[in-house]
Amino acid sequence: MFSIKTSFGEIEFLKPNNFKYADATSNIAFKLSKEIRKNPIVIANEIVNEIKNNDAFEKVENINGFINVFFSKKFFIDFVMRIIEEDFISKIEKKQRFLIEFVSANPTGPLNIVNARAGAIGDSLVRIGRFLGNEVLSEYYVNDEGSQIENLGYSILWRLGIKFVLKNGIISILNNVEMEKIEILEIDGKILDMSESVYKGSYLIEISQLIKEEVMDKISQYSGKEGDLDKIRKIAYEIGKICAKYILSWQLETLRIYRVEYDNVVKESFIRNSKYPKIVLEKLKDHLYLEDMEKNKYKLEEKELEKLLNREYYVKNYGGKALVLKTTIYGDDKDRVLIRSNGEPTYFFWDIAYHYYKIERIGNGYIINLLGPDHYGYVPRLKSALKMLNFENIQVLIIQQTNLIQEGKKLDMSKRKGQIYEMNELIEEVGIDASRFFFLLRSPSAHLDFDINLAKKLSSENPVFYVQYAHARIESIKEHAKTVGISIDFNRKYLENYNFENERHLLVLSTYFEDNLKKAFYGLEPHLLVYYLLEVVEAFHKYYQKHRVIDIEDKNSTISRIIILEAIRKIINKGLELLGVDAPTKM
RNA sequence: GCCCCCGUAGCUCAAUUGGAUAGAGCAUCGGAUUUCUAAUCCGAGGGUUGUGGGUUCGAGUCCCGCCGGGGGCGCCA
Repeated sequence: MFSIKTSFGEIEFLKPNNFKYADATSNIAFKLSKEIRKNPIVIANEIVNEIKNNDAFEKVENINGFINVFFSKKFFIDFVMRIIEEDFISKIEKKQRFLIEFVSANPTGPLNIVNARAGAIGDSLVRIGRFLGNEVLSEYYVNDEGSQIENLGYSILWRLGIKFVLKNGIISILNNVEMEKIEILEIDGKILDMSESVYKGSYLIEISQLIKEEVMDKISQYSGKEGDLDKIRKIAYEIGKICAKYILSWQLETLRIYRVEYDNVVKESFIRNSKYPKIVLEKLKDHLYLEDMEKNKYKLEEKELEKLLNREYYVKNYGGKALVLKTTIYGDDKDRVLIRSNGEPTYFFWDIAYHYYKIERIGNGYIINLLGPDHYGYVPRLKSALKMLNFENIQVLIIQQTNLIQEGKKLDMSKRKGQIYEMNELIEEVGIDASRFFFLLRSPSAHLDFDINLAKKLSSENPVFYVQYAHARIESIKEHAKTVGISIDFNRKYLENYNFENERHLLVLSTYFEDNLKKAFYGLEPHLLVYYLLEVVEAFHKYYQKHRVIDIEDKNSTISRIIILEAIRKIINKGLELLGVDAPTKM
């Protein structure tokens, strides 16, 4: 983006649709014409007269109200040298803080394609945001509590062929139970079928073997002891916790290989035991009420709000009623339960506490959450709750649905059924560069059909190689220059005597790098950077085909061209780095 | 039923957030290397932007209605 001060204010020039008309263009005259009630063509003329002598321009014209400019040689030389000599982003005016949370998969199974997509998008946003000079924190949230953990525990028991039997208040444990039927509990002769809640993915075979000793150890403490259903659930929960810890470490390792590293990993268990739940209850107290199963509402009269978090206290004093937050006052379609009538707080409640922890760390910065489409309905209640906490700088990027296609048919990706295509498989079969690039090739808001057969082909047909090849080619030119005895001296004096005609288009495109990064980051659309890079390297490949760079007869021009291409190379290199993709020097 | 996202070339997707003649890749067909890497380049065909209206200098983009696809609407997470 190029902007210039005039008596009409700061005018921003944009990339034209077609470079035949201009290197950069402004439609400011149309916008001003409404405000100051003047013919746009007249306004454009006044602006043209004002800026036409600026030494950044070779030509400035008014075409039907569009102000079109062509850059001068001096402008290009300054631009190239700035990239070569300095960091090429102009200093950002105000550094802002961002906290970006992404992937945050449940610790109940390996990461899948959807997570890989979120990982690529989130991580690139983090990288671009930092490069623009902002302070960006990346975060992974782990739901290591809740009913899914209990289910995970049962799943492990099932895989290990273990069954609990509860008879006359005594817990006994059966080993080596046949696994065909899923029945983990037997209460006084009655069998509890848990087919719906057990995770059936084959990854649990491996984990169950890994943690077998720990599990057996845990169970033996309870065998033959007195107990009840709650006690058995507690055992399952503890086993689930052990399993979740393993799965989390697998997930983070997969992400690390994928070049995604987090500043923080925040666990729900940490939030539950922190000061934040209490603080949040206190701050939300004016918007709370009680509701029974018949939807009758009652006023909450409680002085010591933190007592509500004690389950027994809650049941004793408010049993049969849920604690509800009036999220409708800020646009939610219904009020939401924070504490169930059984005294158990909801996921939503813990999530508000977690967000308070986020707010505490970023102050007046911005929170960005990347979520899957199934969380869409969740957004209004979260925003509403945060507004009650006086925080509104939250943006939620919904990454649209990703379908898995195999042999033309949609696959069900549910973890419970165990039919998933793992992120690990993707990395192995397609490669990191190609898969990251692939996911960044479409807008986050676009649905994506991920065809497994196509993915395997991707490793050779991915446009990422088109970009990488351009980078390698420029390196190769520099290498060749050395072998023919041309030493590259990055000095602007060579450029002063060079005619930029053939490189013009390439340079004009390059000037939009920074503009593009800003759009990609602040608009949460990292795919724009991908399309930009493709445009730049296409221009390069065309240039390369048509013009020879090294000419031993004309060293000045040769060195000038190499300086220009080095600037282009730095842009490609930086662009790829921001996408988390390698920039090879040879291919 | 209510709310949200999507609908652009045969397929997968872009389109500077309201700008000039809607663009790429793949696929199809035809060409280009004694040269710094052919993972490249040049050319051809392919469109009433789902549809009907509206807003204005100007609409793929904004508003309203329809059609089609997907998702969300729990004291689940």
